[in-house]
Amino acid sequence: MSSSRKKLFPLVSADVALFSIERERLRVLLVQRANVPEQGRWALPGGVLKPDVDASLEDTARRILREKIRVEAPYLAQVATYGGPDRDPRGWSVSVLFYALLPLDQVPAIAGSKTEAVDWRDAARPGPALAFDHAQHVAAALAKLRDKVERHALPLHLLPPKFTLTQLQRTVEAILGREVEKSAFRRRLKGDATLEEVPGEFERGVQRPAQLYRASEGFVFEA
Amino acid sequence: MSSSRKKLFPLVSADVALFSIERERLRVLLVQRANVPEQGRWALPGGVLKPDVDASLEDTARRILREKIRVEAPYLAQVATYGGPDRDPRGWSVSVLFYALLPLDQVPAIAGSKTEAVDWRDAARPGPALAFDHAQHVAAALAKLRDKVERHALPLHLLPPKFTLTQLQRTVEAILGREVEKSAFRRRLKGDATLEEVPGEFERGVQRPAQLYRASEGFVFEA
DNA sequence: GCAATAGTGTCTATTAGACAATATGGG
DNA sequence: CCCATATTGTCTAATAGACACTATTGC
Repeated sequence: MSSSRKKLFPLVSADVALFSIERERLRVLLVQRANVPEQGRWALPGGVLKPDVDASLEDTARRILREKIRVEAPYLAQVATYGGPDRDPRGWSVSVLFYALLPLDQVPAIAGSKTEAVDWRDAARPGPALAFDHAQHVAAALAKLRDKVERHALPLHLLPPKFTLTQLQRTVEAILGREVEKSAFRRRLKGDATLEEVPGEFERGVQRPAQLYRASEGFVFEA
Repeated sequence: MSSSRKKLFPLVSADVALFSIERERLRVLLVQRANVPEQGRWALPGGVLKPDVDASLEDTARRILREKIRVEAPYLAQVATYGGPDRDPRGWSVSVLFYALLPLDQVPAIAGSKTEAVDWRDAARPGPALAFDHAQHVAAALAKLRDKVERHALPLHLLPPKFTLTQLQRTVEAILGREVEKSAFRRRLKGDATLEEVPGEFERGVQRPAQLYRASEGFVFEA
């Protein structure tokens, strides 16, 4: 059966680039593969589509995150789909790539049973020698995320429920890989219905208190 | 085998929304399905991935166009991938959607052997009751194309090798579904390296002759 | 000359970038 | 008061939209 499968049907799987912010840097989660092929190498969390349990490709991606990272995905977006005979030594394979956004503290440090270990890497330089074509995948996912944020979508899924405008700005900067102008940035936010003040709540420090904000009812991460 | 396939492996196929300009309108090509399922209904040209002959998903799409429409695809872009148990009565299916751009006169009027007939439909209203989820596919492909053109990519693949700025403007308007300002449009083109004059060549009519332009060396349809 | 469309210019409203000024709590 | 950062304001340059004007050919 295995050899006939190889000839007739491609292997379909989903991979997920899970992004998070760590110390004002954009990070992507890699897992060390527990099994062949590419055993021991670092890769995006991914897994084979199960027609009997998955109701959609996004479902597959959510299940992968649940099984390998033990996390419930909040926001998923499709990036692209890659296919070819040489991507995976097991034969013709199709991989549907997603990215996900999540605050760091919601991701458990311990990997799921199917994974050796997990590691957060700099999203712009996830390191050399990733498994399969996953270096390309990370680059594509980052480009897609950047594109959306360049178009003024607010990446609130990466932030805690309440946050200051400066935190939001630092997050945007981490994604874009460049600084943005404070005054112009805030000017834009003024007319943005996806953001609302939390009345009377402030972040305090050794300076003027900063107003806390939250996502408005029905917020979606769209440009 | 068929029932075990149904349970274990999804059916993977590629669908293509082929866009063209007809009388200054953006059109999409539909084919009437010759076989079950959905026999006789109108759908995007599509077909099953063949691991033994296709070297990539884009290759699959090109082969589909060759077989069903008898046309060599010039430009293909991936739109998205759809998957689920109910899209196709044959079971869990995955469909990778592309769009293609081509001048009308390069598409033969007669369909390939695997197709009953072909028809050009208004891209924004391809008609009711398309097969499968292809109405959604057309909408998604159009949105992707519009997005790119909104971002000032020039859809030169839809035009003949030599064209006037007015023809280009009409094409952009057909895609966007709205008029654009002539003066602002031309102002933008001035600084666009993807476009160059054809020295001394003009389109003549009952008015001032119009300079002909062509795509620059190495043009790619990107924003 | 006239019709018809090509091609250019001008004015204004809006927006983005740079930078400065003010505000406020903790110590 | 002073520090550090929040928050707001101002000036300017660049851009887009609206609209008008000029150019050139066929008839």
